[in-house]
Amino acid sequence: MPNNFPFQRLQADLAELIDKTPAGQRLLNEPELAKQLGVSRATLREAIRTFEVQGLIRRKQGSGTYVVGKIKALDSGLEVLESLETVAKRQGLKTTVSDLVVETIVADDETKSVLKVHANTKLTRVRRIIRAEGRPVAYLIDILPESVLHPDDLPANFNGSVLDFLLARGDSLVSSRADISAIDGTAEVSKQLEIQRGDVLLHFSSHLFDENNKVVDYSLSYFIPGYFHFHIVRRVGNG
Amino acid sequence: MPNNFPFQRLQADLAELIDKTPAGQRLLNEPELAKQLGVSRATLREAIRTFEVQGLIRRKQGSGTYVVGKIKALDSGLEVLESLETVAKRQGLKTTVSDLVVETIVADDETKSVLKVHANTKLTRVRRIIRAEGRPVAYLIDILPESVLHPDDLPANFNGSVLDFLLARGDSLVSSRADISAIDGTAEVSKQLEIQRGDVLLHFSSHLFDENNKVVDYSLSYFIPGYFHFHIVRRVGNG
DNA sequence: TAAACTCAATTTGTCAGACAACTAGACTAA
DNA sequence: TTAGTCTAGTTGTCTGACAAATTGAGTTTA
Repeated sequence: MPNNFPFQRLQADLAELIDKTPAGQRLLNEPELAKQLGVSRATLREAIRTFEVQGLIRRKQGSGTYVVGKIKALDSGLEVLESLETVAKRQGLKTTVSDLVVETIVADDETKSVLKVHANTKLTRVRRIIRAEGRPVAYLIDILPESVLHPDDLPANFNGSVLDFLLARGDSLVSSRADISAIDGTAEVSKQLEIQRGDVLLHFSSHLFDENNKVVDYSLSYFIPGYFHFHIVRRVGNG
Repeated sequence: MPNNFPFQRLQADLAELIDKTPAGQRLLNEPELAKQLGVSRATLREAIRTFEVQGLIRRKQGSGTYVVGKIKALDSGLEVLESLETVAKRQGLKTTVSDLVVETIVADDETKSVLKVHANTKLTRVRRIIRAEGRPVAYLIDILPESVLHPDDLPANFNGSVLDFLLARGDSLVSSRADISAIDGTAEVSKQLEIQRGDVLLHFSSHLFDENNKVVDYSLSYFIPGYFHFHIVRRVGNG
């Protein structure tokens, strides 16, 4: 497990603690909290600070650390790259994955230029449908070079999230660029989503980059409007 | 003075240092950097961690701290708040504004709750159509309290961008939250954009905040797909 | 020669303890 | 009642130390 370092587990623990603490309430004092979470106070403070700069908590010297209104946390926006499964979980949306297909294809003109691979390079394509209350709400396609993800790499209990798998495996992913558009459902997509051909869909086309700025995943997402809510916070200048 | 604590000044110093360090380059090691910045290593690490979770830097134990590629500045996507006019200019899209309407309305239920004003408060509504090669490509609506923007405030040569006007006037705007969706064109919007009712549109619903977190502008944007290209860069959050 | 191994220097990750600065409530005195 | 003082508790910062990981040079080996 890559979570050997206290910090990552600590962040998760703290996030949970903050999440289930009512707004306005004070957290335990730092020495005590550090003891309970099994880390030193210095490490705890590093983690606390990251939540403070996110605006989730407020600290007052001499007084304590307080949880602030956490509407923000419930629907964080598109700035942070995380899997749909993670988003759904946080939004309290009960989703299931169906029609998972993992297959090997060869690069065509489009994928060739996006992934910067030679023609006939073997690629792994992962497709699946996300359902809420049994109805399809999103159709997701990931395409990766076989060198990055081989079909056999995926465990038997694979939950459908390529991003989560790569992150859990310890791949050093850095950022993702998503182009946003609205489209009419094509025949194939409409069939998968069980909608009329031509119905409106929100569409993301994403490139996932590793630390060397290489594209490791080309991803296409189609959403039936109204189930997932996407937003972004835009800042004036660079802040 | 407000900067009693080292941390605030430290964050500013670090931000500047990271900003002017070429991508991929290693920062000074922590003990040395702490010495130069006049803080302890513990405090420095708290600050560094906040930049790490933002994805601006990457740390490797035993190796060093590296500045990660800052794609942001080069091809600013939706992260940066700027007017459509500014975006179009950079994308080399020649656009014109037509059907500019500035009018006074009174708050209805929707605008009342969004702008947090009392019923019957006077509001200024600015509507206009953006055209490329003569054809409508976007329909934009801004709604603001009259106290923020009175119709008489606008100059005769107003170019249609409320955001640009507020910024030029020196208003202390901080951020904007945009909800993204795909919709069928309603009767009114379709008529303005000269499309068939039911044609697919990309839709942004935005709240513009000032420094006191007050909503100063409620904005609705409708885009015919294919003319404007919107994208966002999503960073892998640490966790 | 080229590959594999060893090892030490460097750097980040974490820890323990200490003291300063500040807060808030209890207490006291006018 | 009111103003001031005091004190226990909490966050802010610092120092020094050691563990863990990386890196590159040097050495050995096939």
